[in-house]
Amino acid sequence: MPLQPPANSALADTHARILDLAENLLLERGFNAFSYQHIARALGLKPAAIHYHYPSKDDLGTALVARQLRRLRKWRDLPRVADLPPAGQFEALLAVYDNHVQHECRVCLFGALAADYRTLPATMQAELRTFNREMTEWLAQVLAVGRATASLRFVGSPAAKAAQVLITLAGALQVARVHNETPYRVIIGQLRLELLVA
Amino acid sequence: MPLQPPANSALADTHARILDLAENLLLERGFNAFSYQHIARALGLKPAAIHYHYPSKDDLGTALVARQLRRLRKWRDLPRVADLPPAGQFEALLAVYDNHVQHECRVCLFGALAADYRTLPATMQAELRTFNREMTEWLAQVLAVGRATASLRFVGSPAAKAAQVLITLAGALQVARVHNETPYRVIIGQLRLELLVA
DNA sequence: GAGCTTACTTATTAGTTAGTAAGTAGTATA
DNA sequence: TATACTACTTACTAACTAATAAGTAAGCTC
Repeated sequence: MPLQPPANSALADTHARILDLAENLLLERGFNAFSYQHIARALGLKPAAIHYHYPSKDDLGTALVARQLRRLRKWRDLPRVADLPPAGQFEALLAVYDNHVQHECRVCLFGALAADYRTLPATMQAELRTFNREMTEWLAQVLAVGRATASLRFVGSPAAKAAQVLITLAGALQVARVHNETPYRVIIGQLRLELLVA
Repeated sequence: MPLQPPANSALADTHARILDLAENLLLERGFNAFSYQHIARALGLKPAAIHYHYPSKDDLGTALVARQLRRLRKWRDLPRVADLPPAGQFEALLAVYDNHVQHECRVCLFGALAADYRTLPATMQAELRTFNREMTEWLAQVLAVGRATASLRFVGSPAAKAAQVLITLAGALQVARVHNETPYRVIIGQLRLELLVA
């Protein structure tokens, strides 16, 4: 039930443990390739216990994307990020993806869900659209300021460039999974080369 | 059994019908979200009949990627494509992705399989790596010639740019599925703007 | 200490999954 | 006309799927 888990007690802890594990499974295997049994087994619980916390897989999936959206908003508004110059904000973004690669070549949330999109519950689809939209809007703003202050360079509109850069990052993680870290590094290098003013 | 289906009789036809339908399901729902039952139902057969042609889902999946790889090689060597100038070859590539978007916002093979990669049979994984490698090598060659003849422009190595462009295209199809055709058009426009010499 | 709540477990259901074995109608071959 | 092969179907298994209902041990509240 609680899409917004309570802050008190051990309940919050179990909620978080389930969510953490489900996120791991989602990013490593895809939404249709993990079950309540996988989660239960890994946490030393029975599948019914997971249903107690998240009645249906729809609920769990939606909570997963909703948490990621909350994280994005929090991260983007962090003084450590928000107060950075545009090139620094871009580097901070790259650091997030870097973290994914180093964590067993995890893909990002968008990259994990896009292929299975049509099989997802409507609430997850909506949440994912919002996630992608907010992320793109944020980066477009960063790029616009970066170009205005001559610290970033690109042709075309900030919105178009933001959309292009973001899916390039998502795709780079997918390539890293299929091959290895090398093509990811190559693609990130290409992005830096094109975008950053020398 | 026959990864390379026979050319004679109605067997080839059924093989092709199964493969066509499985490809459709794969590109629209993902590998872990379709079953032999889906295929059988759509073809008016029983699941066991699909097993007769492709004993296991591994066989079917591998045949699927192998066919796509054969198609890529055939397409790339077509006079209509091979004899084009680099900018024309790039446009021919875009036309392939355009076709995907217009076909109910299908993603490409790589985009469909990357997220579920770790759950795929080893033979599929290997075939997919080859597919992606050959595609990247082809585009790198196109880009190299294009820059040498001043019809395409970019910084960095052709190999890096090829990897970047290809995953941008794969990602653009994923975004089209999640939102709609518009962001896809925007991203393709951005690619053209950056790459084509005005 | 009676009653309620929390966080589970046990047991079960109905449906789906990949996969197999055995049988069969139709066709080709000799 | 016997034989064999092709392309299936029927019938089945074992495992897994999400989900539910009922029960329970521990803790909290009054």
